[in-house]
Amino acid sequence: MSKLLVITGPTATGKTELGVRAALALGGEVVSADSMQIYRGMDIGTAKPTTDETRRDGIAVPHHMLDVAEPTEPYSVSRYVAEATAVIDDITARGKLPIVVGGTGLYIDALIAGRDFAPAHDGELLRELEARYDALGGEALLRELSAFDPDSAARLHANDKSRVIRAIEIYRLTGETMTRHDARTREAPPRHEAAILALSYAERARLYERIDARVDAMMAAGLAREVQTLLDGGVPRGGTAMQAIGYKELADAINGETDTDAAVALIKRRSRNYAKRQLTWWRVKPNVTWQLWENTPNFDVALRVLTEIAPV
RNA sequence: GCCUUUGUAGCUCAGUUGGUAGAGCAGAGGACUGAAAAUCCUCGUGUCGUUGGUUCGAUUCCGACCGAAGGCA
Repeated sequence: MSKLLVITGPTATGKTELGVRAALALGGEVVSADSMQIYRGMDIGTAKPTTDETRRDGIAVPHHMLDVAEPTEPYSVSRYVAEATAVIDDITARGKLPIVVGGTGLYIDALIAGRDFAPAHDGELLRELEARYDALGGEALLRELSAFDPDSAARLHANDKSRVIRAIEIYRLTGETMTRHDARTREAPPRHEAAILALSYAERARLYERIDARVDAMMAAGLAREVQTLLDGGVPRGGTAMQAIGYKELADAINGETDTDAAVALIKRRSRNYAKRQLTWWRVKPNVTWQLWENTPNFDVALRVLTEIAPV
């Protein structure tokens, strides 16, 4: 069980810079945990660390798990866990401290946990279940599910299409219910000993201001052009990469379905909504240390906290 | 200046043939294990512009006043 440090929290709270400083101070390397920064060509809208930002005082801090997939391909948690685990093992073997930096809570949890995933989607079965869901409705599928997995059926809401379908799919694919699978894999020991620092602002309004300002900065930096390039490159609008906030809205604008001003307003709103979900994810977890900024990030303070909680 | 329309939740608006009101969005809280920047759940009291009048009772009807939009001069 190797040791690692996690720096997380909602968007626009200073994770990137703190990660670089921590890596230099503690002899570490950064492992990104961001479901959209993994895609090549998606830089501005994902606030991907630039080469400028990854170096400090002339020293470059290695960053891993950036640009590891094409925006034309789907990506998933399980692939992230497999690839990031290999990276972390390598960093640890070289005697460095892996510092996981990112805002995708599921990826971080899954990375630390050490659980196995049920088999991947089967295209044909998935299409069949989706068609049934659309035709019969969620309640009907939930009743089907309750025949073999009543616990999952009770836990899930009929409107939560993807989870209802996934629960049925797991059973059909493996003969084991999602409930059984969850219980069994939960017993696996965690893969890593992690100290988690979550960043945010003391005032919610402050956080939202920073997010709005960041969206404006992204537009000024040419986000629309970046989206255009992706579309020109054949990135499908319904794909995983184009689910990213900032990209799907501008793709709609480029396509003439809305205007740019409306798209920008929507990007801001969704970024704020997303930040709130990120807060919820971490707030309910035990063993998370919070660093709340007043007006601007104070990296010296955060570094001190990190040093205290870092596993030795 | 006159005429018309309008003033209800942070915003956009419903509505009450007179018994103090409800949607969407925003916002808040939560869920989450192969799409997660995704997906989903829960939460709606606000001087119904102000002020008089009619009425057992007015946000609803009538008058005046104030604000907004449009039109005529």
